[in-house]
Amino acid sequence: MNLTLMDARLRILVTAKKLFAKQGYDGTSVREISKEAGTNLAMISYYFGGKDQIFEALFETFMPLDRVDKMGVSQQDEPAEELRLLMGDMLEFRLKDPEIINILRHEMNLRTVRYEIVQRHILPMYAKIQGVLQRGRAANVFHFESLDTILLFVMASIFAHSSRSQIALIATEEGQPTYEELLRDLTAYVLRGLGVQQSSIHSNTVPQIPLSN
Amino acid sequence: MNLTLMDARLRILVTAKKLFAKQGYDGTSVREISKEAGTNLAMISYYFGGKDQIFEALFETFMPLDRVDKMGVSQQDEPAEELRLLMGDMLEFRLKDPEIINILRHEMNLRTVRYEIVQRHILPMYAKIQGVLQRGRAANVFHFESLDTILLFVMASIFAHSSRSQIALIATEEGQPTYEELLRDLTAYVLRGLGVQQSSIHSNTVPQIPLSN
DNA sequence: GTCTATAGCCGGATAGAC
DNA sequence: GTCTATCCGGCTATAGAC
Repeated sequence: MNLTLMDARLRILVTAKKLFAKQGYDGTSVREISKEAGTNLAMISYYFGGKDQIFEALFETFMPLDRVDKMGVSQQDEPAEELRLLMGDMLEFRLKDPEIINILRHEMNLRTVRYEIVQRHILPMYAKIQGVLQRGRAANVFHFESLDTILLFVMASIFAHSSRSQIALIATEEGQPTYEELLRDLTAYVLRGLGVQQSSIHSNTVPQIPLSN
Repeated sequence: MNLTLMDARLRILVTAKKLFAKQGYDGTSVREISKEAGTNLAMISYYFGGKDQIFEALFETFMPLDRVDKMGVSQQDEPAEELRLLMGDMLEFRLKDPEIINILRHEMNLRTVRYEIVQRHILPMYAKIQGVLQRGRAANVFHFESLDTILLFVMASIFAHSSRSQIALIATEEGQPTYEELLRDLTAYVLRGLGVQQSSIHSNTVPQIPLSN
């Protein structure tokens, strides 16, 4: 993203997203944001009113609620395929904007005044996955005991991967996996984790993982 | 934990752990810590030297490195059983002290000066799980494509559950699951996710999850 | 060991000139 | 829309009395 092509307001937003993701909200000062965005400190009051309102604008801009609504929408209702589509959309979103997901995860761990904003944008995703899990269990395709627990497992798996750089010291593979590789591995892990029979764990887009390798 | 029974130094540590977990390091001031710990502000310099040294002492006190070394130690080397033991130990640690795990997860998302401390205490856990995954794949018990990716999935699953309160609004079950319930669900999800054959997914301590329910 | 008082800095925010 | 200058409160840290 080329900051110089944006207007001041957007430059502030993009810079804030980057810094909040790296240092957290409290670890980032408005001075730092304005400096790195190449604008004046006073521009933050002018455009947003205050630091907290940058935070709100971040989510409205980069994670609008109707974006989540569109995830996983399809005609068919085979649970495994529905979940695969949903995970594909969420994974794509995460890879396209890892910073906003980082901020989300970060703030979800805390109990701060920003929590309400974060929940408003993340709960719809949880609810979507929850719905599929419920339907899949009713259809005897998914098998698990506690819906709440399995929901947390699945969401954690989907959002796990932003953390890649954290295992850099013990990593065994070079470079970053592609979207296709990630989706293939995620799908195999989650669907098998849900007890889906092997024969269902494949589709046109995702190559099947052979049981013995 | 009854603060009044502890000496000042320990009261500061316990309070700092609680506040860092809830508000993050940058969102917590030493004033707040000392006040809530019932000590004087100057005690922090006296006992620790500074805020950053509280953070270090936290991990040395509540998550000593030899604690991690002892996790999952057993005579037997059947990978699925070894992984189950390791997950049991990590889950137990997490349930006994959710705050320290919260701080860990929190700081792992950031790139701050505290990162090095955090890595020193968390990487050994990753390495342990990585070792089992590797052995399990070599023994043709676990099945996955990328070791690095599956490691992140498994770790995310193990540490997923501190987030329980975050889905309170859409939760379908009341109360918190017990250790036994969690371990049962975690084991079933992870081992199946790794492609372990159903017949292996049970043990004396963990009831088998029937495929159809 | 515990306290008060204070140094010195950095935070968010804004008034007001241009 | 953009900037400088400044307010003021909270921050970490410590000197020094007891």
